[in-house]
Amino acid sequence: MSLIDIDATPFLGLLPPRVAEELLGLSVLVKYSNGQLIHTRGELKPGLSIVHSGAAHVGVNGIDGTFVTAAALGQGECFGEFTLFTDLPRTHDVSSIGETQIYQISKSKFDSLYEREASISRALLKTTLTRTHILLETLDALRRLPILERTAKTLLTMSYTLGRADSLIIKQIDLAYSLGVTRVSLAKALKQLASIELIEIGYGRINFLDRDALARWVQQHCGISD
Amino acid sequence: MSLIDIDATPFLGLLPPRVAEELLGLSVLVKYSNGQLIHTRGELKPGLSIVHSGAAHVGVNGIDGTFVTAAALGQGECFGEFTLFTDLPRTHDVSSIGETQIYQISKSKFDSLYEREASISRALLKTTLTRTHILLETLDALRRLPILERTAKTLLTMSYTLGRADSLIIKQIDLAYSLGVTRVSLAKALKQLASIELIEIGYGRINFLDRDALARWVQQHCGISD
DNA sequence: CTCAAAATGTATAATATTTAGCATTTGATC
DNA sequence: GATCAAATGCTAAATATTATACATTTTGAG
Repeated sequence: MSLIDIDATPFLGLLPPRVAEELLGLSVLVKYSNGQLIHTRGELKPGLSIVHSGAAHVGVNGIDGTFVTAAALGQGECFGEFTLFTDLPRTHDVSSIGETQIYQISKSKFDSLYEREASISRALLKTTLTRTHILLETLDALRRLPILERTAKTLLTMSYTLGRADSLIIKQIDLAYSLGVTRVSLAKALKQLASIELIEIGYGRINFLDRDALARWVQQHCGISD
Repeated sequence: MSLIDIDATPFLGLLPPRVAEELLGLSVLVKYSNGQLIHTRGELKPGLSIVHSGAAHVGVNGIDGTFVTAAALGQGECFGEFTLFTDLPRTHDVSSIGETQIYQISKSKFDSLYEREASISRALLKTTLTRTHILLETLDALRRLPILERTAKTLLTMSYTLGRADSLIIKQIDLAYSLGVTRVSLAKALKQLASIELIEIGYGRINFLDRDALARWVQQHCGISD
């Protein structure tokens, strides 16, 4: 954790301002109210999406009403890039959390710019590779860490991809599914994190009280060796 | 699983033949005997590596002798791409499995070709995004599936990234760490998979008896809803 | 071929986690 | 501000998993 420190700059911030502007010029800004479906698993139409405001939850809706969150994305983060390069349907459901605005860019418009501007592929690769790295860390946490540590680390990771937001809007049951534990076990872990004042448990939300302290706690308790 | 079917073509196979040739022309072919360290976590020198023959295990060596495998890579698969775009040290240890030859390409040589040939960024993005997808599936398996199913799915995934190899060279204890369970639990799962003749348990290896049957079994038992 | 080291096989007690149930709190709506 | 659905809080029995221990098998070195 101390050895390799991840840059949390979202995709949009990695582009040179001129290119970012040009890319957004090709987009349509779409508004969503709280909890609306932005994309559905299986959908075929390819395109890139970028969060303008609000937040998006990426995950998979189970038939039984469960929702397993894979990531919570804040301002400047992108999603849908998988559809641009693979000719495959969407792998995840994406929903808006709160009032949310998303830039939607069709594959054809994206492609025209991609050919001209090498900075786009570099930014996208950096974003994707960073996410791969985060996923590997998450995977590692899931394998190695007890529930308490796993919970803390997941909360920290989500807080990063959400940008500067100071609370995570999520139900305990959904968070529990995302962590691969039951609600009972998660509640126990959350209570413990709340008791040392790293977080505050709300109704349908988790408030981050002190992100730096949380980061330190995670580093101390979840490190590998370095 | 049936909805979204992943293309297992390795990185090298995604490049137009001319570009692949040119890229390998910039590389140095390095030989490794069984179990040699190819890269170490924390190493700073950036560069791309491509498996020419043999196989490479990517993971993290614990101080206590444990090794958590993140992936097993066969012919044509690449690794180290993270170092090309992030200016960060390597996040994983990579070891050779059996007699292995690796094409090593320095960052500077890679960059010169990257600028000229857009097909490289496309291939790399496709590879990386596919891996992200595989990681998300693995993550999902780890959260949702019981040990037996998780074991089968992981074995199948590894068999894909290994190419046409018909056995996975790995100790049960390492595989157990990779699955986040104890050796005892893994042994139980392996025994069950062996009893229905999907695999064969060897000494320091798992043999794939019928990859298609394994794929069908995984699809039947590990699917989401589609 | 023999032997030692390494890896797998297996049993049992201890522990962590889940399941299932009901109680309590919260927030939105009328 | 009363009411109801949704979400969280909590408990105890049932279950899965781990830790620990030791036996057995396999491989490779001499």
